[in-house]
Parts: sequence; C-alpha cells; structure tokens
Amino acid sequence: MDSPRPAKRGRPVTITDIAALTGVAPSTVSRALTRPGRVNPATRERIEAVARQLNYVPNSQARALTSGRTRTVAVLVSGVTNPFYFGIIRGTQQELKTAGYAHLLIDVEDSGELETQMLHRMRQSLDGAILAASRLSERELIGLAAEMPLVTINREARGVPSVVIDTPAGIGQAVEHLISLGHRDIVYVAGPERSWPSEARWHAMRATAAGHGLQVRRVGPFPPERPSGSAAADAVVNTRATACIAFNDLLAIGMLTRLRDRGIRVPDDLSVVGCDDIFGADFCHPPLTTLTAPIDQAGRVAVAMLLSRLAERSTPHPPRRSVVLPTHLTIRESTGPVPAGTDRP
Amino acid sequence: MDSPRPAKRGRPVTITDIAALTGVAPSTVSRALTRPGRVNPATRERIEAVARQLNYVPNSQARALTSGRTRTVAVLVSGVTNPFYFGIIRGTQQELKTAGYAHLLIDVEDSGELETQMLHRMRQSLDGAILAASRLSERELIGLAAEMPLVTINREARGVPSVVIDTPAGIGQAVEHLISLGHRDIVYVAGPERSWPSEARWHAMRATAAGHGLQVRRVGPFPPERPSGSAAADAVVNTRATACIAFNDLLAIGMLTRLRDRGIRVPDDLSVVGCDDIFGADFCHPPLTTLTAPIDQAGRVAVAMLLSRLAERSTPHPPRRSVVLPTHLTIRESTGPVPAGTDRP
DNA sequence: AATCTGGTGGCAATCGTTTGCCAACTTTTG
DNA sequence: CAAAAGTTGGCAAACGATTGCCACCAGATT
Repeated sequence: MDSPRPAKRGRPVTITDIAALTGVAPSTVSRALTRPGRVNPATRERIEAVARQLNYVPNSQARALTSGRTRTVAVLVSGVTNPFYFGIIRGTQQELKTAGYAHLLIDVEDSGELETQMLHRMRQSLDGAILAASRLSERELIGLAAEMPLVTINREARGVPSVVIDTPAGIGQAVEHLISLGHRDIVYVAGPERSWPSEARWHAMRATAAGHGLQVRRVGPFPPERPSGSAAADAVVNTRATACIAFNDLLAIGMLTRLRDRGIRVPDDLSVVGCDDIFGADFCHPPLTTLTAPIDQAGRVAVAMLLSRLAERSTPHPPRRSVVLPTHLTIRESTGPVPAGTDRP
Repeated sequence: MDSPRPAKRGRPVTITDIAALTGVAPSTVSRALTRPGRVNPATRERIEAVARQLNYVPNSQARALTSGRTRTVAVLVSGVTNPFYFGIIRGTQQELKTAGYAHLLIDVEDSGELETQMLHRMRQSLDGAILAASRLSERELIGLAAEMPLVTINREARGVPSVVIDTPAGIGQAVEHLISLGHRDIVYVAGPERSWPSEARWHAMRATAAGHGLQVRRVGPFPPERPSGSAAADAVVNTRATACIAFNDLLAIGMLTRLRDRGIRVPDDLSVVGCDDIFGADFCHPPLTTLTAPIDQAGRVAVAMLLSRLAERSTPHPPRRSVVLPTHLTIRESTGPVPAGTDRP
C-alpha cells in the first residue's frame, strides 16, 4: 500500500480515483458516500477511509448536473448600503451556513428589472432565493415564484411564502405613544414610492390615528437614505407638526442631523420616531425612539422556510405559507412631550 | 415554423434544443455563443436569433464542468456584524456584478479553521477568493494561495497579492494631531490578539510617538465589538491618559457610550480617535475623530486584482502584487485640547 | 432440491457544455 | 490547373457525479 499524497497540488481527487484505490466501481463509491445503507458497511468503511485519506471533496458542479440541486440560495437585497439589510444578510448567512448551503449575495439596486433578470439568469444555479424588499409587481413576483422556490421578506403576494415584520402593528403603538405625550399633529415621512412596507406603515398610522379621532399627514416620498433626511426634515418642519414617524431609521437619523443644524431641538421642538432599530439608532444624537424589528430573525426564518420547502418537495403537506414577526416600540430620547403652547386644533 | 414557447415552465432550454431548431450541431451552437468568429456570421446570426427567441440561459454547472471556471468568487469576512465589512461587501459586490461574476458570501466568524475548511470545500466551485481580515497564519495563507487564486485585504503574506489600507500611516497623523493638541500621554486600545492590522497600528503609533520623544501605552486586547467598548473605556480611564486611539470605530463608539455613562466628557476629559470611519462614526455623540479608510474601494480593487489575475493566467507578465490605499484623518468632535492642569511628566 | 428474497456491486446512460480533431468545401497561391 | 491554405461545421470524447437496471450470491422458504 503506497501512501497517497493529500492531492494538494494538481488534479483534484474524484470518485474514480477512490474507486481505483479501493478496487470497486465508481458507482459504488458514489453510493457509499451519498446513500449509506445501500452498500455493505464493510465496503463503505474502506471507501470512506480512502476518501478521507485522499482528502476527497465532491465536485458540486458535477453533482448539480445530475441531481439538479446546487445547495446554493441567493439572497437579493436592494442596496447593500442600507444597514437594514446587514441584518438580513447576517440572518440568512447564519442559517444557510449551518444547513450547509452556499449564500449568493445579489444587490439589485432597487431595480425590479435587474431583479428578474438576475433571478432568471441564475435560475439553474440556485435551489431557491430570498427576496428582501422586492420591487417587483405582484404579477411578476407570482410568475417568478412559479419558476423557482422563493420566500419574500416584507412583501406579500398571493401564494408566495413570506416573512413579514409586523411594523404596522408597532406603528399603532408608536402613534399611541405620541398621543399620550400630547401630540395631535403627527406626520408620516414616506419611503420610496413603490415600497410595499412604506405603504403598509402609512395605512397603519392613518388607521390608528383615525381610531383616536386624529388626522395624520404625509410628506415624501423620500429615498430611504441618510442624505434624504435633510429634505425630509425640512418638509416636516414646514408642516408645523409636533411629531413625526419616519419610514425607517436611516431617514430618521438623516433628519436628526439636519434638525440639529437648523437649531430645532429633538424632542423639545419635534419628536421623531424611526423604524427598524438599525445599527446606530441607539447611539445617534439623541438616541432614536424606534420600532425594534427582529431583522436577523426574519432572515433566519425566511431561510428555514425555504429549506423546509425544498426538503418537502414531494411530501404532501405543504409548509407554512407565511410568518409574521412582531415588533416592539423602543423608547429612547427622540420623543418627548408636546411643546408647550402648541395650538390644539 | 412553429412559435417556440419561451420555456417558462418545464425543462430548461439547452444548446441541443437550439441546434435542432437551427439545423446545426450542438457543438456549433456552443461555438457560436462562446467563440464568436469561429463560425460563419450568417449561421451565428441564426443561432443567436433562436437562442434569444427561446430565452436560452446557459447552464453554468455544465459549463464549469468542462471549462473548470465557475465565474464565482467567494468573499470571506469574519463577522457580518462588523460594519467594516459592509464596505467590503459592497465594494466587492459592485465590482463582481459588473464583471458578471457571482458573489459568494462566507462568514468565517473569526475562526481560521472555518476559513481553511470552507475554502478547501469550495475550492472547485470557485474561481478565486477575497480574504478580508484573515486569521490564518502566514504558512496556511501561502499554502491556500497555492491552491487557488487569492487576494487578501488588510493582510500581507509573502507572494500573496493583497490590498492593504494604510491605516498605520494615518495613525502617524492622528498621533501628531493629538500631540499638537497638547496630549503627552496617549494610549492604544488594542484589537484582537492575532489581528494583523491591530499590530500594525500599534507599531505605527509607537514609532511616531517615539519620533516625538514620547512613550505610548497599550490596553487590551479587546474583541472589536461595541460591548467591549465598556471594558476598554474603563481600562483607558484607569491609565489616566488624556487621549486614546482605538483599534477601530466600533470599539471607539462603544467607549463613547460608557464614558458618557461614567460622566467622563469627550473630548474635555479624554480625547478619542477611532479607525475606519464606519457608518455611524459621523453621527455618534460626539461625532468621532477617525482615520477615514477607503473601505469600498479596497473591496473593488481586491476584486479587480483577482479578476485580472484570472484573465492573465497564461500571460507572461504577472499582475501587480500588492496595493496600498491611503487613509486620511477626519477630525470631528471627539478630540480636543488636553485638559488644563494635566501633569507634564 | 427448487425457488424466492434481499443484499451488494457493476455497467452504462445521463446531465449540458466544451473542445480536439477531422472532413468538406472554398479561396488563394504558385 | 493543382496544391496549399483557410473556413466552417460535425463527431465524439471528455468533465465528475448520479441512478436505473441487471447480475450475482447468500440464506430463507416451500
């Protein structure tokens, strides 16, 4: 028995090499490695020993070619710049790694076109995809879901499994928090025009306010980026409202900077509420009252749903269609009592 | 001529389908699509038309099987939690996307073992890898680089191409900035023990200080996370130094919180300098004086180097070995004059 | 003793693409 | 006009694994 090198250099080890060294057919090696129980335990033992010795790594391309499964999942985000997606990336990464899947990151830059194009291009290289913040229309989304296993995050479409963070419910709490502080004039700082979550938040806000006999106004839409916070801040100030709820923390933090520059004190002159509780929301100035969202968890759950869907491909009972994750209001220092002397309408 | 469906559903279109419809052999289709000039322009035209009509997407697994190239690059980061890596991820993502490469994200969680294991496992599925903040020993790194094309970020090893952000040079500026403010007692808040950049920063700091006839001290090591900032802050306060330079912004921001809780004013009682200028460094309280690093650019350059290396596989002249990216000191509000009445040693 | 059964292992086709080699044909060259 | 050179397209063998089908052999069943 000559000592086989660990094959550090040169052509990688294949099942044929193992077969030759073990004295069996390649097919047997394949079965020994992937279908335990299908071969004699003794033979399997030998094969596994040789495989270990040769430092064998199965070629996933070849595997994918016959099996059709790639053990790869794509995660689509719309802008790696947005810290919100850090959470998504982290959550999905964790869950995929422990399941032994590869994590393909795709930034679709807010473009629905890029989104479909990319997914279509990669269709055969993926076992499925997680769509965080899709800009696709319901129709497109459903069409895509028919082509490949999909799970969306913060986006609902008929028949497409989804994980949604229930920020709208939290918005209710936030509105009541502001009302309890005496605010009567609250404005919503809207996110991107075609954003599903932004609309959902607006509706929730209006509904809650209406329940208290209040009307709310709205400014925007604004791109959910920090620089837009300046414009947003100015717009809010212009409404003479005493409090606002921003589509997300990024926007809210941007507003904070601008308000400070303009000498408008938060929360003394204006209360600001954010959404998501991203990295930074707790150490900005003042620390932001916000709706804390379980972002990482959303990523993890989405992956779990996708993988269970893949596993139960043939199983009769279909996996859970949709999951809603709760949020909670985290009160920090950017909200306070309504300024004295404010007109009561 | 019957109208071929766009193959939305069912078996994906293959070159054989195209060949049948065009009346040529599959090999010709392959050549028409990948080796322009190798087939008659007229034939190619027809083939391309049919391919377009059928919405053909080449199967990358099959392609990889023969060609050996996967058009996939892995990006290894050590902790998606750290905003520093957001920049790396963003930069690499951009550059890879425009080059038509897939971006495989791997979080190795500060574990050198996971790092080698993952890379070895995926070796055959990757054209190369970007190692951001490798925890590997020089020996391991060189060994790995022999197995596959590699580019490191902020890590140097003999013969391994790298992109390093020249924070050490910036440290020199930072030290001089502090000295010019009257500080004589400056302490370094060290990052993880085996971190290459942390050591480099410490050396630079010591060297510059020595050039001014000053000695510097050091506390730590600390994990580069926000919570560790508390311990770091306490340690620094305990040294009675008037200024400190932290391994990175995350740590510095964590310190800021703790210092505030303890009633120690920044910069009145203590000046704090960070490194990297991550998201949040400009809106924390007080805004952080820090060494602004071109993080995104580092990611982009690393990818560019890797890809050029791949392209020039056979070309005689080897690509640039290594790139150093400059940093600059961004002065905000966390540094100020030395407190009055400080003992001059 | 003849048949059945279950456990093992091999053969060969297959997945979709690339590519070396050759044949047929056209064009250029001497 | 023949030979050489250049184009163009097809055949078939890879690439590395999976899998349906069959053969063989032992032990159990009748």
